[in-house]
Amino acid sequence: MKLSKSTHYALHTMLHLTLSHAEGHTSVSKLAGHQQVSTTYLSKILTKLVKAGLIVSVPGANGGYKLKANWKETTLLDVIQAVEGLPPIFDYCEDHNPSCIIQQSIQKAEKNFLEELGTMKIADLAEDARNVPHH
Amino acid sequence: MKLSKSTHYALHTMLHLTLSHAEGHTSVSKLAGHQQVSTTYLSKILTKLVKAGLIVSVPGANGGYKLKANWKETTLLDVIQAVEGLPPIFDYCEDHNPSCIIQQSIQKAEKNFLEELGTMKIADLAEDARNVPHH
DNA sequence: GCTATTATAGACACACATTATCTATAATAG
DNA sequence: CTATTATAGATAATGTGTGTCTATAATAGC
Ligand code: SF4
Ligand code: SF4
Repeated sequence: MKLSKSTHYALHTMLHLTLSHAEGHTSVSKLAGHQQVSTTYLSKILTKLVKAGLIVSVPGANGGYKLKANWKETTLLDVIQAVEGLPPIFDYCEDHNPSCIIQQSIQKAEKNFLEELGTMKIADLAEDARNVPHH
Repeated sequence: MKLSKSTHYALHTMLHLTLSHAEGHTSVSKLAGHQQVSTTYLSKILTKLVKAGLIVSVPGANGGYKLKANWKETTLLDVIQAVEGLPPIFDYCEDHNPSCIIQQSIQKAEKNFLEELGTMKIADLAEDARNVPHH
């Protein structure tokens, strides 16, 4: 039950894009330079964020990535689900009792977990990060 | 970010052991009979529950598994952590900033998630399951 | 138009954890 | 002593995540 390494790359990138939002587009090579990840691999991850509508991409010279219009609304949940997809934590009971109490209980806890992540906005986190020594 | 199939086997088994607790020990072959899993593989999973102190095993004829003494206190969290271990959902920042706001936020949400699972007792779930058609 | 730059997509390989089987051993009841 | 049952080790199969390489498409600047 762990978040993938790709999600870490995505979150780190979102933080950088938010902190440098005023400077326009940023190329994947610059974004990858801040992390130990190849440009092509990070690009695949960022394409997921594009398709989820969290960031915008522009190909060609001086192109790159930038945040979407109302970027201040993007939450941790948005980024995590864009990368990880939407499968529930516990889903091994398809052909079994759908009213199973175990299933219901775990999904209830998961729902609260996701809702809490949905209240945490990247913009707020970035604002906090601006005030502490960072790498 | 999914719970393993093994955890499902473990939870299902705990439900059965709780519902048939008055009948003494139950062999792994009977427990496996209720699910699509081999006896040797389920045995490995149940050994984790034994080492975590959630159930008790007795080898030899008429042996098997039964719940521990104060079995009414066992929660979903106990079972999940016994099988899955204790690694945090998000732990890719060992050699980075330990005060990272992303890390802190996700771990805070995870903490609440685990605490909620820690309030859900298997005994209560079994009591509910007793009153509905089950397989 | 031409060229350099940059994102995107597909094929492919690699590493790793999960799942599962088989076999051997230890312990217990009768 | 024998049948039964849990435990442990070795090993294989499977699937997913991670990563690389190459080719293609789109854009800016000249
Ligand atoms: S009882 Fe619940 S957890 Fe067990 S197999 Fe049925 S649906 Fe799944
Ligand atoms: S900023 Fe936070 S999430 Fe990103 S690498 Fe550092 S510790 Fe990890």
